[in-house]
Order: sequence, then C-alpha cells, then structure tokens
Amino acid sequence: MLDARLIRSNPEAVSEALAKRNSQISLDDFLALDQERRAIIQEVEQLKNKRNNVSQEIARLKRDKKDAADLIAEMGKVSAVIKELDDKVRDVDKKLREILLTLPNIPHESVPAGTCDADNREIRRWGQPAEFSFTPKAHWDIGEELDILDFSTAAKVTGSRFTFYKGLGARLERALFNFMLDLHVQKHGYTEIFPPFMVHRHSMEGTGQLPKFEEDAFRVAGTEYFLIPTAEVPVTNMFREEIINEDMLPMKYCAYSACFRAEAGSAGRDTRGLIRQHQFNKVELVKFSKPEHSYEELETLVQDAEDVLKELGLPYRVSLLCTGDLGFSSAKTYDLEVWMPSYQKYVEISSCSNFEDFQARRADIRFREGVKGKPQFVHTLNGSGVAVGRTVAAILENYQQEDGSVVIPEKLRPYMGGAERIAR
RNA sequence: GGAGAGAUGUCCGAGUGGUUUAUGGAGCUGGUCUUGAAAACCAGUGACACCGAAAGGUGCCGGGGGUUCGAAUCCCUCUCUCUCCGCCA
Repeated sequence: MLDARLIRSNPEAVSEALAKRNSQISLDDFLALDQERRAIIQEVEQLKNKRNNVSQEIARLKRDKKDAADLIAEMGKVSAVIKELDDKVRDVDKKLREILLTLPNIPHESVPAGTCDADNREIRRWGQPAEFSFTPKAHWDIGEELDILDFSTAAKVTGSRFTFYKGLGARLERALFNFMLDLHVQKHGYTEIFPPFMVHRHSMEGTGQLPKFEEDAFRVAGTEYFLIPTAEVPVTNMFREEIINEDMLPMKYCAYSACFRAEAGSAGRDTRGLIRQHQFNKVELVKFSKPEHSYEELETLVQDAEDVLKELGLPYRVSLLCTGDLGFSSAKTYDLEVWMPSYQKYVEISSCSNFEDFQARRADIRFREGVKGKPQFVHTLNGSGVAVGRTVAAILENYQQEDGSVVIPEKLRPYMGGAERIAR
C-alpha cells in the first residue's frame, strides 16, 4: 500500500512510477475523495468539539438541578448531523482504502525500465550447464521411468497439476527441504518457523495477494480461510499490528511450507512435470529490516538463496526483473533461475524481493527508533530459499546419467540415508 | 459441539451512564542520598491514529454496529483467550 500523503503531495511522480510497470491508473478519483474526506472531517470534528463542551455544560446544570431541556434538544440535532457526517467519512474511507489496496508498489530507482521478461537484466551466472554425451531427458520422463514420480495416479486421485512422489523420490523431496532449512538456520542464521498453512483474509491482504488476485488462491469452502500460496504470508503477518523493538532488527526467518496456487490463467503452460503445480513445497526466507538497510539485506538474501544452488551444484543465473515484470507488491526483485537441460534454458526457482514498506503499511508492521521515537514502518523482504519441487526437477535433469539413473548431489546424501544414486 | 468466565494504556490492575476529557501501582526519565550500586525518597512521564500552517481539535478501554444530549460503563453482533464437559490426532 502506498502512502496516501505521498500520492496527495506528489501525484504526478506516483502515476509516472506506476506507468513504468504497465499500470495505467488514474489517481483523480483518489485525490478527489481524499480532499472530500478532509473537508468532512474538519466539519464533523468541530461539531464533536461543540457536543463535548455542551455535554459538560448539561452535566453541570443537572448537578445544580437546573433546567437543560433547551440544550438537550439542540444537541439532539447536532448529534444527528454528526452521525450523518460520520457515515460519510466511513464511506469515503472505505472507497479510499479500496483504491489504495489495488495500487501496486513503486519500483526502486535501480530497477531497469521494461515491459516484459525480455527486458530483465542478467546480473551473474554460476556453474556450467553440463554437457551430455546423450540426449538428456525431461524430469517427468526420468521420474516416471525411475518410478519416483507419478503424475497419472495423482490425476486420478486429485486432478491435474498434482503429483505423487514415491520411494526415493519422496525421500528426495523431504531431504531437500531439510537440507535447505538446516543450511539457512545453521549457516545463514535464520530462525526456523513452521507456520499455519491457512490464513484469514486480512493476512492475505497484508502481503498483497488480496484483494486483487483472489482467483489465484484456494479458499476453503464454508470458511474465510485461504490456503497459503507461500509461507511469506503467515510469516510476514506474524508481526501484523505490532511495534517491534529497534534492537530486534533485522529479523530473519525461514519457513518450510506447502504452497497452494490455483494457477488461474496458466492453462496450457508447463502442463507436464513438476514446474507448475497446484501444491508444492518451498522453503521461504523472510526478513524484517530498518528502511536504511533493506537493500543490503536484499543482496544477502539473494546470496543465501544462491547458496542452496551452489551447494547442490546446480548451474543458475541471477536476473534483475524490469519494471514491467515486477510483482504487485515488490519494489525490486531478483529471480534465481536454474539451468534446466530439457528446456535448454534457465527456469525460475527463486524470487527475492524487497517490498520496502508496502506490505508493512498494509499489515501495520512498525518499529520504534529509540525509547521515545515515533513508530515507523519496517521494510519487509522475502525470497524462496528455494522452491523444492523445481529443485527436484533440476536435480533429476542435471544429474541424469546415460543409463537412466540419477546421481544424488553429495551435500544431499546425508539426508538420503547415504544413497548416492537413484536407479531402477 | 455444549456450559460458563473474560478481553482496559509498555505491564499489572481499578472503574456498571455526566468532577474519568481512564483511579492506583510497576516500569521509564531526571534528581536527592551513596565511594559506586541497590534500596528509599522527590519530581516528571501514559499508547496510538487522524484533521490542522499553527494554536489546537477529534477518535481510541478486543473488532463492528446501536441506544442516549452524553457510553470503558447499557443493548446487539463478531473475534480471540481461559475453565469444565463431549469428541478427536
């Protein structure tokens, strides 16, 4: 959520910034409502002041056993007007908030201008894509041939875009998120969280999934609960409506969770394999930072996510998203893309963003500077550390052997009961 | 799911319609005393949001709505917490 004061004082700059991210939004309605709101408030507060004073006067008269009928009658009218104006303010406030909730974040100045992913800027690469002496297979074929991934049974039991993992496949999935959690907790100093997998509407609003993207989420019928699309939602909202002590910052959390996404509008895209599922596992990194340090925190967050891929020996690149490709809530995002031999390209496996105070303002997450300082909004950041299903896909494809077996990355073997290879 | 109790400022905790526009304590800040600290004593300090150029004003006692000239206090409703019962991993 953007600061209403910023829009009020600098509307041209705001609409310019929003235009850069393909968001042609007029702020005229907002500005008109904002002005109306302040006019009504001034009027109604004067009346309330009068009412408060006269009520004291009535109390005094009653104590002295004097007649107050005239004043009471007069205040009856004043109160009726106050009620009317209060209703108006409430109505205008609601409209203003609705507008604010649909405005995306303003991109950071270091974000390149652009309209789509072709305009994203590659920052660095790590690792060499493996040369195969044979034609590498896609992970869904590898997985089915090894009998560790079963898509058709999942389709029978649940539907498309779900998967059964079996045997060492299931073990690999579990090994990966345990490995990732240990890495972030022990090496990178994050505090581990195991969050609820459902949240209420306000939390979804707090991190920016709602109200605009409701069709992307799964809602539990008959309830107000949503299945979380990422652990970012429950973990960031842990501190909703809180004022954090300055000396607690920065705070770093990592959380495993299953993630649920309706993938509305993705029909026909990545229909095979593990890349685009309605349910997948992910280890998420979440940071709360003081504003002046949030961009340093973003860089280390990206490095922490990269470390997962380095330890697993998976070639990847880091790209900086352009203004047009930026997520709704984000001010700046780096994507980590892992090399996927069957695609012959890099595929997104992590997305690391600084939301600045956009989420904090929606969820009301603040901190206090010093003992007497005024509370101000924190900056929130998060990134996948990393998506587990896509990591399985990447391992199967990058570590596949000519005989159809898959070598297990060394760092993962302790988590796999010492197994070195998955074979038929 | 049933029955009951509760939610007040950073914390504890008073307060059932008008000198409460929130009592008292703890805490916090400063001071006295002390070699220093603690204790004691004295003084100060009350969240947060909004409107306003400012002076100042308005709102806020879990959330929302209502009654009233006036609500922390009365009514309705929702959420959460606790106790007991039932059910359950």
